[in-house]
Amino acid sequence: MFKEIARDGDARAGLITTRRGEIETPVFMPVGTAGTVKGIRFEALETELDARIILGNTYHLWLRPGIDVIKRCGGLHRFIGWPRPLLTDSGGFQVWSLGDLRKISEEGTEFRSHLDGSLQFLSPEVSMQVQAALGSDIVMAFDECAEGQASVETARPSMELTARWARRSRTEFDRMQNESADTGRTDGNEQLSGRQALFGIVQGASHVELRRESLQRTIEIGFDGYAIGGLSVGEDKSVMWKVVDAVAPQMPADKPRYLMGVGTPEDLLDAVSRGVDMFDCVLPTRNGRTGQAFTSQGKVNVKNAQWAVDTKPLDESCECSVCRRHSRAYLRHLYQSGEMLAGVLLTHHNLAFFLDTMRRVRQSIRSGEFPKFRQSFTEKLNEGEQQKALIIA
RNA sequence: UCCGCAGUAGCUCAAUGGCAGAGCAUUCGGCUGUUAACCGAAGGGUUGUAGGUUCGAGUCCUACCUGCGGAG
Repeated sequence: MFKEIARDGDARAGLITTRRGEIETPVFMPVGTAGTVKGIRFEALETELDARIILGNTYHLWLRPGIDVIKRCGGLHRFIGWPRPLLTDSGGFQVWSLGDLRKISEEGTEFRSHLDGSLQFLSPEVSMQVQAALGSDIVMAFDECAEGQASVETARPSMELTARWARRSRTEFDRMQNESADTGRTDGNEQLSGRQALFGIVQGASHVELRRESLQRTIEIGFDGYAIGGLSVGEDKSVMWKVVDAVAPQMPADKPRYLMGVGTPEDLLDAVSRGVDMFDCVLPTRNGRTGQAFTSQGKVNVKNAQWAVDTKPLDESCECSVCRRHSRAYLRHLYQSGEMLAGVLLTHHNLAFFLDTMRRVRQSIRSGEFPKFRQSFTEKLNEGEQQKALIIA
């Protein structure tokens, strides 16, 4: 499943083999919650941006359109028109973000649908069944995500529940695989004859000893890859790195390591330097839709009046089709006018920047120049931010 | 020319004679396994003008100005 190709310090470049092709790591996975990476067409994702894997979401797709529709339409890949690998999140995080709408028990989670208020029940078994029906290539175990600031007293039972749910996820997943219930493999293509992969998730909030125990218990069950969950949910950044520093080196070296929900471009490089291989984050797409661009010179708030007649591209060192064709002035105009193209173009650029950054990260690890790359990348980001501060002052 | 109605933030409009507000627009900020093309904050006023009544006037009275409608 994972082969290390090069290593530079703790940073590693590798290859994840899924039944739908190989993925070079470190990799950023655009988030496509409801069967769409919001604001961008699959053609662009595949051809220009060359995204190798995107996310889908169990919770959202289960509620709408529902697994019957997706099964009858040949699984998630065929339904949405994406032939490359898909990773589906288990719904654990959604249940957490629903807040007061949920009720957690040993058996699973009872909650009200955010769509129509109907009572729903999600458990490790249901999550595995749904993900089998979706036919994604990487399935996530059903976990419970605790508050970032949760005390040991709260975080321990939550972590232990996640461990028990991980075992149930494993059992049900194996049963689905043995029964060939997984939609993705029913394609005639022999390349698709492989099983889905299943990743376990490490929890334990900000408590290092809980995190280590969680990792140990997850490894004992045995997964194709290991994820660190429950970070970037409001805790201090120093807490996040404390946890990653404690967990990442202990994660099996022959399996992919996935830091869920992270992060900013700087976060990605910081995590890669700690040995993380996979990332996903809504920032490039969400912030694109809400008027913020990520560039090699730091963040650009497209809404700002200072760009009103600026004929420069968002990022002069970006090769993406948006930067080659359009000015900041035009993008600001589109955003101010409420034109949908604003979000589309900004999303495109942001994803291009994230994916290109990861390409350069991989290259620098292979050539043994990752620390140098990281330093100059961060310096440029900071220079831009400092200039911005000067303009404001 | 006469009669009526209206004039309040950039725009559209609120406000028993008692602290002049909202929505939109503007400016700025936020967003980390998407309930999010979203959320939040700020700036912005000689209430058409000039008088009067009143403890107190956007509000009542008088004149004028501007706009709209009607009559002629």
